[in-house]
Amino acid sequence: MDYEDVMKLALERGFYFPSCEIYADAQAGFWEYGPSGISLKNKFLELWRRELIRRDGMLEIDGSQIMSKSVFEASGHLGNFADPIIKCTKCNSTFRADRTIAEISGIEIPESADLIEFDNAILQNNIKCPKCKGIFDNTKNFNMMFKVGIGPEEAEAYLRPETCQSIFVDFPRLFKIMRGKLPLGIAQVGKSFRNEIAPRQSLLRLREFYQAEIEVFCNPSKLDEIEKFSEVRDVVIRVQTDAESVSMTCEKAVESGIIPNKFVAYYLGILTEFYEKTGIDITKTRFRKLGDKEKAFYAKVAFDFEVETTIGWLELVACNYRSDYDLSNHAKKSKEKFDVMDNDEKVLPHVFEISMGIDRSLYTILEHSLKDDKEHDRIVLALKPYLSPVHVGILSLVKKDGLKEKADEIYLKIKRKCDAFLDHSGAIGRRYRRLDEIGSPFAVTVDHQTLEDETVTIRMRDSMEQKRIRILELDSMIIQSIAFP
RNA sequence: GCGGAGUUUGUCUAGCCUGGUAAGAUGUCAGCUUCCCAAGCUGAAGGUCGCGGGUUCAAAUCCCGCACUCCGCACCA
Repeated sequence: MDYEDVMKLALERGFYFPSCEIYADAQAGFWEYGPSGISLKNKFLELWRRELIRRDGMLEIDGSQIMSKSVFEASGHLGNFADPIIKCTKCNSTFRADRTIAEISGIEIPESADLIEFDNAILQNNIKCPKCKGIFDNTKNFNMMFKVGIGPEEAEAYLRPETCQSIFVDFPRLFKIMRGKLPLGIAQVGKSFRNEIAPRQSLLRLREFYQAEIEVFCNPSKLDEIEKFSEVRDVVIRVQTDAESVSMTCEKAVESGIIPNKFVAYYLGILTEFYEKTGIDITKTRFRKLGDKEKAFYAKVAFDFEVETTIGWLELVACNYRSDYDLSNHAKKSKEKFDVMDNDEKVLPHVFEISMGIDRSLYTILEHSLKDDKEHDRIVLALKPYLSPVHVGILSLVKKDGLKEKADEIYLKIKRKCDAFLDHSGAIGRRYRRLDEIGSPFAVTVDHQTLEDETVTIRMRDSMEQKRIRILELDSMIIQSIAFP
């Protein structure tokens, strides 16, 4: 099933839809999660916590979305996050100044240079618009951060463009009070904000989006001394360094030098194990090693975890080795001490980052799970049971003869133990189809035999098979089946 | 931001060329029927025709502007 099919399901079944849609001045790049979407998202994050945070013994925090100017001066976002852009006065096309100048004249000017340098280069080399040969206006900075004014004086502050800056600025306190030891992972789930020029494709490029970020602080001289590596030694990952991606175990990847050390390989390994459990088709994923031009300004080594969808390869997670870039810059600007003791050694920790796009991950789970079952004329969202927005539908075969009341009674008992959905109205087949579309793995039906012997039928979403079980066994059977792996 | 194509009820589509006050399917709800996979019957609700302006006696329809969605380019820290 493709993007259009997922979009239709999202709109019809309440996974997600455009923000402020009843108003004409609604802005692009903002979407809301509906009841089914939020239920899926919550379960996805629970899995993330189990497979990464708790598994590795990380700390989780929840930081502010608005952060002070100093944070982004230190992080480099105020300087580097801005792109120098030039606009043609004739056709209004916009280009990156540094790239356009380099393409036409071969002159390389760093993107962080003074704006006047770009203007001079354009003037001296007679650079014109590549499209229409028009004249360029003066170079301007386009910063992708949203500026906000705080208090009556409207003091300058910004909506964070990535969640991780909280983790860096909180690091000294957290390390002390949580009795930190390297390596230490600190994680955060939350919203980030970027003023994209052209948001598009619903959840795939948003101006306000969810990230789940993990920053692992480590001693840079001990990157191959990680005991936990044995847990992932045999986990197969797919890595792309050149044109083709190759599958190999984490151990092989380190031995061959494709992954620089055991420390990075360990985290790529547990990330892969996590994504396997989301139901994403892991054979359609790869870790792509980024070249120098593609990497973020703070990254020394970077792997993007990408997944193949019907609209192409999609970046789900950025794995960046940020070295001591962030901590040293915050230390310099704030005068706070960021170095810590690792046994007897005083070190300024390095950081390896696993920065996950939640919205894109949820889209991919939906796309990879959505099946068109032509044989039975139905659409099935074959989600893992532990991720399904609804775990079980409780249905009465017909409304009369006390079957409705019996179904009500069962629903009442089970609804606090799992996500149950009660439905009495319409043909039974129609109700099964509706549950199939939101991915409910089970449907329990109360029929006339129920009144005689206290049994119900339980229908499996994927096979459509039905079994008769005792009501007494229902709770434990369902709770067992929807448990996280 | 540039170029192209679109926008009619929850969803899909007709109507637009040739202006006369919105139609169908599906879905939803209620009732009847029905002992298990979108059946049938009866009834109901649901539309600022993306937004704003113009032309006209009259605009979903013609004209202008804008927004949003999708595709391509550029961008994606």
